Amino acid sequence: MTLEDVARVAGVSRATVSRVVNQQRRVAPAVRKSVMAAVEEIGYVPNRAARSLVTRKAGAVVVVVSGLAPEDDDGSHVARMFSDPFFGRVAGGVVRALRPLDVHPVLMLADTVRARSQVLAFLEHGSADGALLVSTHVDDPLPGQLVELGRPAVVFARPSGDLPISFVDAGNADGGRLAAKHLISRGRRNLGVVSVHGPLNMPALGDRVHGFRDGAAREGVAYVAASPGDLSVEGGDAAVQQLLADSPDLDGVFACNDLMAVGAIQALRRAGRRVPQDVSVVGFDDSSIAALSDPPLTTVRQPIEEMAGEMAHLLMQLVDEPERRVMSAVLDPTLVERDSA
Amino acid sequence: MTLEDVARVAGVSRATVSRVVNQQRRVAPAVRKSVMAAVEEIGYVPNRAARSLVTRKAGAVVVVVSGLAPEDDDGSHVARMFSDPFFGRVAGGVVRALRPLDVHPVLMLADTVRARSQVLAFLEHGSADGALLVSTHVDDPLPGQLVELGRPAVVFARPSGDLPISFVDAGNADGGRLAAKHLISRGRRNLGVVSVHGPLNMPALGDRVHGFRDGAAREGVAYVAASPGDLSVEGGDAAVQQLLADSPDLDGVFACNDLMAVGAIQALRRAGRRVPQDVSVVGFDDSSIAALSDPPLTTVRQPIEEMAGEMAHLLMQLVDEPERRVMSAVLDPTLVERDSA
DNA sequence: TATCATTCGGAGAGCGCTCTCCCACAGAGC
DNA sequence: GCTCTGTGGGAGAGCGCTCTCCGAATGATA
Repeated sequence: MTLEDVARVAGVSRATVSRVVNQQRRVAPAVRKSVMAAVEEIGYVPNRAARSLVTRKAGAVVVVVSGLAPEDDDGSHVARMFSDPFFGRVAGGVVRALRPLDVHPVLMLADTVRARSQVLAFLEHGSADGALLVSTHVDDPLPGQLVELGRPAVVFARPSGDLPISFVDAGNADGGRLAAKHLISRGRRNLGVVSVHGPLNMPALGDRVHGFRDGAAREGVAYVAASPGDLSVEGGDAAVQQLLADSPDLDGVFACNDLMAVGAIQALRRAGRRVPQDVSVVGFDDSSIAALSDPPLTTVRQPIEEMAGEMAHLLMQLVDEPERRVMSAVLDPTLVERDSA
Repeated sequence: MTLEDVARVAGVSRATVSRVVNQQRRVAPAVRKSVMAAVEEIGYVPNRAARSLVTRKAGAVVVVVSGLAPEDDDGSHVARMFSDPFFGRVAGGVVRALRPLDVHPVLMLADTVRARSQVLAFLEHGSADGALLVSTHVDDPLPGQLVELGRPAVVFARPSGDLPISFVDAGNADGGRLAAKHLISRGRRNLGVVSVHGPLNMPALGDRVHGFRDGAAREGVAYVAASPGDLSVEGGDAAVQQLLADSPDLDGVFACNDLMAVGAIQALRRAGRRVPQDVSVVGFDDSSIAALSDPPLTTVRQPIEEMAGEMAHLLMQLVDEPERRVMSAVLDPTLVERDSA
């Protein structure tokens, strides 16, 4: 079923049918009507390939999950990346936002040099109009390569280093402030934060800590002890042991992610502290573990689906108006109150 | 950069370049070499749209996540579907399997009548060569529509009702047998199973129960008490209360999914039973909660990534040889031993 | 009525590729 | 030397669509 068929049935030319289908010029109402009837009658659907061949628009964007796989990877790296619900939430948000625009998300994985250049090639020769990038690794070279390529792209979370690339992020500092306010409103004054080891090259994590400190300061709590963890349950456990050793009167803990918050609760329990009666704990991410942990975690939630949707919107703007340089959006996190604080 | 350009640089015709690129006929070594050099030199990448316009192959498949959204859905349904790590694992497996074949997965969501017909249209006019379907709902009409359409399709898990459609599944009954064997090898004899309410129209769940019973019987345990749950933590909790009321000497529980296993442990604890000292509990799915629960769950794991990869392989065979009718593959589940049994 | 502007449909080129023909040429067999 | 076969390259049509250009018809204006 081609344009030609519709044209024949409607008794008009191919051009006219095309105009009706794409509604890009005035067509006499009577003609338009008979074309639409013909379209309906024979069940015509435009051929994407043919269309994109001439318009040079693919009507597709690539959703890239990027992260460096270890040399000896057996696939478990990929598995881990994808089994994080975070990924699915992003995908869901993107799919929902793109659907009404009739743009299709193509899933790609950029875990090796080869894979990365495949993504780049895919974009370069127009198989996709732009890229939505979710990086799991801080030193990911892909954002830089995307900038160099010069095709529309939006990344999830502000990239480290300065790179003229569009992004969508959550207000991490605001999230930290939210946590501080909440803890203090619960009467907690001896606060500790489980931060992250080494150079805080993941900007989000640093922002959370800074926001937390800032929030505490605004409420009159000048000092917040900090101990770094490695983002795992064990890391959170160890960090809190340290915190407890330094300040035994600790009564409020903010962990930079939920896994460490769970570890924090473990350590607290072992030290004879009850959560939340003796110590309140706030996590970050509202990951799947948050609702399931004991007690369920009070945590800061990033509006991931909304962020993903916003990424899609920004990208499509970039696609439509390439003269536009870079854009960004920062969405507000919210506090999900459960039982740990 | 088109074929034409390569042809000019290499001093041959377009047809020859095409032959080299697609390696579909003998080309004199010298000519082939100069063409390859030209391709390299100008960085030629074939245009997918143009190619698929003539070959009528899209080089893409659609990965459909299907499930009925409630009438008044605000998006939370989609969010829930996608945030299940299961979905990500499938996506990861598909991406990995498809990549070497240079076929791209396009993500689609079929949660409404409209969305479903979009998927169907996408397939029908060749924007995708086939469909990989993950249904979250038993009465999903999409598999049937896919069969009717007659385009290549593979679904995850054997569909309920009989439908001539290809599928990949895990040996659910084998998984149940594995659980029974394990429990009995731990000395458990008074077994209970937390099954599912109502008509077992999700074949997988029924198979698990049957497999469990069969495994128990083969080991000499003739009777297994059963109590249905609703696949949630609460459901598991309630079901075990019932089980305990009926047979207080219960010492082994098999739950059809991990959520219910967690609920089972809750109920057992409340009744003063220790897990795994007094009662052993085995779950199913190895979901993210399994490793995190207390105690960590011994559970039956479906090889989701492998199953997804197998789906991709079957689909590509179907695409290549459309005369083939339907195919299936059933992969073996494994028991992941943790602490609950 | 003649001229001009405006509206709207049609003709046709061409997007980049594949693939079917066709033809040139080399070597074999007589 | 001639035909016959096989090998390998070129010409060109055409996939389904968009879009520019053109021209016909209509209505407004002088």
